[in-house]
Amino acid sequence: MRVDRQPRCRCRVGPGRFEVRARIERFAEPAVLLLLAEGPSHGYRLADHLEELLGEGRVDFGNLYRLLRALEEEGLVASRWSEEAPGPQKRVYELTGEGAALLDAWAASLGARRERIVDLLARYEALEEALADVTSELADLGAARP
Amino acid sequence: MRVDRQPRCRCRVGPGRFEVRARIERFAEPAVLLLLAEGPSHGYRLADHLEELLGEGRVDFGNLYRLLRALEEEGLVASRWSEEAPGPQKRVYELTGEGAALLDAWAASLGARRERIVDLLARYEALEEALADVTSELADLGAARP
DNA sequence: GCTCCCCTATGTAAGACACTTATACTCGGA
DNA sequence: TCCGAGTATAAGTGTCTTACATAGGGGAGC
Repeated sequence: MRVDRQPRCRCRVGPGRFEVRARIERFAEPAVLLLLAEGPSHGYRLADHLEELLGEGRVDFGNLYRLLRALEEEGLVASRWSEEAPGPQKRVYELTGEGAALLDAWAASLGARRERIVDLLARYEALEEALADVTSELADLGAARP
Repeated sequence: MRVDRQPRCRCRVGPGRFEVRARIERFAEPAVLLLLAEGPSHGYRLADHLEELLGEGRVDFGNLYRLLRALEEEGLVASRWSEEAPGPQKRVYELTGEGAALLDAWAASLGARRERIVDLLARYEALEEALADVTSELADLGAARP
């Protein structure tokens, strides 16, 4: 499937202009596990819901199916063919106990990672404010003696 | 330098037990840019401060120096040899205007990523609560007719 | 035919791990 | 006092794995 091209991580789009994508490695995994924890589903439907959960363009089906198969091999999800008569055959996936445990671990790690991002952004914003203060002070000085 | 071994992303450490590390791709880059925005520094010292900012074990020096050189090639940082007399030679880096612009882009993207994590964790916690409710209801039923 | 769904194959970038080179200080013993 | 071993600082290079992007193939239903 053709997907809007996105930079893997970051790229320059002009002088002083950058496009950045702060990707979390394997972020699709906890997202899929969460969706399956909310209820069994099949590949295509998962892709739809993943889109909103990941907040990026369409997910790549190739990667999604490979992920699902890998998860099944590890016993983290289980699958069966759907009995629904009309339409193409669907393989329906559901979460196993092991999969739920992995989701728990992911949630803990993502919580920690969120804290690191919050810290970094706080320091970044503090810097911006300090810079704004200096700039306005300089402007005041300039106004005082023209 | 030897570093405590960490799983790249996740690994099973027992039945139903997992170690997960939610890594952000190239997270070292915005961290280095932020540190240099706070003031010029050199490789080895950056490594010390990165540790606390990244919240992981020691950073890999090899990768750090490679990153710094790559950033310099792109004009995002500039370097010079330090004049300090004693001790080994130090290459001191400072941020350029382009580098500051890239840091801005990173901050925006990290803010968006934080939102995605918050969303996912909120849904995860909602699920946990629902599960707890069902469990306690079942326990009540069991207590009602023993 | 076309689109929906599932699966396979392959290339690549980030980074984990391992190793090298060089300077300077510190402490112990000859 | 000089000599060397050991340690801390500093800046690299080499190589392999892993996670993922990307592209292609094929069957079922409209």
